[in-house]
Parts: sequence; C-alpha cells; structure tokens
Amino acid sequence: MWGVLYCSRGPTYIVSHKPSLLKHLARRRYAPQPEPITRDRPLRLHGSIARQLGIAIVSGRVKPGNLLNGEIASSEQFAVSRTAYREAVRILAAKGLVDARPKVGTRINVRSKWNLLDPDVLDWTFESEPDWKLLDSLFELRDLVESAAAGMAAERRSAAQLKQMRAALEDMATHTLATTAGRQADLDFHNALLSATGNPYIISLTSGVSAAIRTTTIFKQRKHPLRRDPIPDHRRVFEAVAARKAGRAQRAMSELIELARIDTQGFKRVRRNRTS
Amino acid sequence: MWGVLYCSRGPTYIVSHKPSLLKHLARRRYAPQPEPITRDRPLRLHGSIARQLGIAIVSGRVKPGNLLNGEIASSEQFAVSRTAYREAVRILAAKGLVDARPKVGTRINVRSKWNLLDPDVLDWTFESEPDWKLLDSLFELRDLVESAAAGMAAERRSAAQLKQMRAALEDMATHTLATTAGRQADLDFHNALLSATGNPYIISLTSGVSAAIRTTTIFKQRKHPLRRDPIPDHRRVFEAVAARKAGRAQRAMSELIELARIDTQGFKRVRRNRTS
DNA sequence: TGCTGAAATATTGTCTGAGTTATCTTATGA
DNA sequence: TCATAAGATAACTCAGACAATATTTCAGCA
Repeated sequence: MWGVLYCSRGPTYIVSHKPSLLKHLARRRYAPQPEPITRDRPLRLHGSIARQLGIAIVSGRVKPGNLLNGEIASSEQFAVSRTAYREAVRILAAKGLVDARPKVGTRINVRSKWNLLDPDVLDWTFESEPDWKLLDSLFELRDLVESAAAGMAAERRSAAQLKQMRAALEDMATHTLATTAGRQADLDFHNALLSATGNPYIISLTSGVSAAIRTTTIFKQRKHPLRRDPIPDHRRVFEAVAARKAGRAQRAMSELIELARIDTQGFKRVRRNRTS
Repeated sequence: MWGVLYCSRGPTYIVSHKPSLLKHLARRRYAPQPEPITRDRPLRLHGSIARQLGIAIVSGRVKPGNLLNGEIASSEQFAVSRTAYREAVRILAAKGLVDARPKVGTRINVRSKWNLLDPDVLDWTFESEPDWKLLDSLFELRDLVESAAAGMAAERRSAAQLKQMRAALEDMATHTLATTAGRQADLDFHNALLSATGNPYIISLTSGVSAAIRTTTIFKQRKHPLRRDPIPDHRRVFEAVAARKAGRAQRAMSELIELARIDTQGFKRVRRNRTS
C-alpha cells in the first residue's frame, strides 16, 4: 500500500503506510542523498520535519502565500503525531518562514519575512544544489562585513587575540586545508579575528555566514584542488592586524574572500556586479 | 494562595494559583508595563512564554550553561500544559538560545550560539532598558551595512525603485516624522533603497536591524525632540542614488545613520570607538 | 437594497496522561 | 585500567479530547 507523503503539488516522497517504515523515512528523508557530512547529533522527529518543510519552502517547491495542509492531514502524511508536527511548525514560524493562525491555517510567508541569515535557513538554502546568484549575494555580504571586521580587529585586537591568530595561522601552515585539522585552524583564525572586533553582532553574523559558505564550498563543489595557496593571504591579514593597520587589514581580507569566491565558483562566471 | 512563577534565581513573577488568573498573567506578563506599543496580534501562550524566557536569557537573568527547570516543573510554574511550554522551548531552540536533550535537560547556550540578529531576539534584547554598549554595536553594524547598501543601490537601482524613493521622500516631507504616516514614509524610503541593492541577504539583515533600532529609538528614549531635521540628509542620499554616485550615496547614508545614533543616545556619550 | 450583528464552522491552540527514546551515571567484568 | 552493560532521568512522542479564534454565512433590520 502506497501513498504520497506531504506536498500538495507533485508527489515528492513516496512511502508505504507501514508505521515503522514511515517513521524511519520521516526521519532520514527519502531520496538517499549522502548525509550532510556531519550533523552533531541526529535530528529528532520535529527537527527533521522542520528541516524537510524548511527545505521545501526555501527551495521554492512550495510558494509564499500558499497554505500548508492542515495539522491533522500533515501529521498523517508525515506519519507522526500532531504534537511533533506542530513543534516543527513552531520552529519554522520562529525563523519567519511561516505564520500560523487559527481558522486560517499555516501560511508560507513572503520571502522578505524570512530570517535568511538564520543558520538553519542558510543550511537549508544551500542544502541541495546552491543557487549561484544567491551564493553570490551571500559572498557580497560576507565581503562587506568581514573585511570591515578585519579593519576593526586591527584597531581593537588585544595581545592575547593576536597570539591566538598567530597560533591558528601556524596550524594552518603545518596541516594544510586538505586536512580536518587544517580547516579547524582556518576556522580558529577567522573566529579569533572576529572576536577581536568586540562587536557581538558582527561576530554572530559573520560566523554564521562564513560557516554556511564554508560547508557549501568544501563539500558541495570543489571538484578541483585549490587554485592558489591561501596561507600567504591569511598571513597578509594577520600582519596588517598585528601592525594595527586597519585599511591594509581590510583590503587583505577582501582579497582573501575574493579568492574564496573564485575557488567556490570554480570556472563559473565570476562577474561581481550584476546588471539589474 | 501564592507562589513564585518561574525563575530559580529571585522571585520575578508572583502569581496566584487560581488557574484562570494564572493563565491571564502568563499571557500578558505580570509587571504591567505599557504594552510594547504595537504587536500585530496578541501572542499565544507558547509565544508569550518563549518571550518571557527569551527576555530572561538575553537580559542575563539566567546565565549560559545553566539548566532550565524540567518540563514538568516549568510548565507547572508557568501554569500551562507541558505542550505549551515545550513549544516555547522549541522557539528558543530555533533561535539558538537553548539546547534541549534527553536525560540532560534544557541548557542555555553560550552567547556565541545565539542568533543575535533574529528579529525576536533583537526585540527581547532591547525590550526593557537597552544596553548602551550593545546598542552601539548594533549601530556600528547598521552603519557598515546600510551605507554599503546605499552605494550598491546607487549603482543598481532601477527607474521604478528611484520613483518609489522619491515618493517616500515627499511623503516624509509633508507629514513629518512626528506622525505615523511620516514614519511609515521613512520606512518606505529605506525599504525601497534596500530592495534596490538586489541582495536579499542585505535586505533581510538591514530591515531587521533598523526595525529594532527604530523601535528602540522612537519608543524607549526620545525625551527630546529631534535635534536636526532629517529630511535634508535623506534628500542627499536620494540625490546621490539618483545620480548613480555610489561613493556619495554611501557617505550620505553614513551621515544619516550617525545622526540617528546621536539622536538615540541623546546627551549620552557618543564616542564611536571603544578602547578594548 | 444594504448594513449590522449573531451563529455556524474550520483551523490552530491547549490540555492530559501515558508510553518511548536518548544519554548520563554507575556498576560490573575483563 | 579500560571496556561493557544495567539503571535512571530527562526530553521526546503519542493519542484524543476540548478551547479559542477568525472567517463565513445568514438572519434581522433600517
């Protein structure tokens, strides 16, 4: 016995009605793509349903203005209890993706209400195959903010923070970016630089954005090896920060990010400005 | 009969045990401050509990690393069902404030995991009395991003978008910022400018941030009238965008934001750079 | 006819109480 | 000393009922 799980437009997940199997499929969603590399802990039921719905929304499979099916119908389609489904909807509502109200239903918000910079939303956005134009926009924002952050860090860094950055840089040099340890060092370097800005909002924004870009870069594309050794670029940033040269730090960081952008997009068009 | 609602550290909300009254108080929380001006729709139970807990967390009344009380205990303290309480926790978890896991409990995350730029979190952060240093950080980010956005808008704006900006500017001039219509026009102006950037992430970020700043500015302080007429500054931005002068637009916007910062902080210290 | 207000209805919201699962702790054995 | 298994505790999931809310419909009236 077969049925269509979720989605009023187009059968997306086909599953049997056997409860145990249904739940298994609800958890690790059908379409056996390789698991997103490493998720700290497996998602619970509500989390995985939120994820599925979230991906369906951000990917445009279900469109703003549309209503989700009712709770009873949806929970049956997902083969979970209404409780679990409702908690999933709560998560989506918390991220601005939907808006639930009695007698009306759960409506998908217009994109301007989405918290696009929410880590989960970013994750879901670049989950399957990244939208190149969107990724470009994200790089644009990152360049803007993280470059400025480098400038601030140059002005405000403490000796201890500088020491952290130096250590991370050395780790990057010994292990390369090809290893996990090297990538961790890369992360540490950027985090140390960010915390030197002393601005919690910039830290929150940038760490989220660059994490999203990093996973997209490393695990999705990257068919080719790095075009250029990133260490010298990092060193330039470090030295500018060490010398408290804000302008130089900013330019160096901007270059570094531009490098990452090129590396991500591979041989794709790298045009920076779009003609609207 | 009286009891202490929530909060293991310090009695914060004192309520009776009479169910109906308890629920009433749980909804519009005790301490009858003027309602936050205008909330589109009254919060539901789970929303208001999430709000209370969220405020307790971002304000530092309960500290990262600490565990919330168990579900049964907490839901009893709030005098709501476990369902409602759990949905509240889901909301907080979705915003990165807490992390719930079986056998361990619901732990408050370290601040670096919070989604500080989430609209609700911003709202909660500047809910009671704004932390001036934090507000300053937020202004710093806004300056950085919205100025750059003005520059992009100058390069990319369409004729239609320019027209929208002009209309909003005229509305601002006729009604002043003292009226609701005038403030709406102000909002429209900035939104039109943002959408001209064509970068959804910058739009999402900036609209959230400036909304938070706006409400903080307008409704919390502002004992004094505006020091300076904001219209000329807006006009300068507009004209630079109209003339497609990116640099000039950026500088004009930066000035405009600096004006807002001064106006917000009133006679407070306006030092821009902190010595870390 | 056109407006006002009340009732029907559909949907989410809340409640209860039970059983399940994950994970930490402790005890046990090699 | 380390690995492995048992126990305990928290969140997690379930089912089914009832409540609240907003839309829609329709009756009553000017």
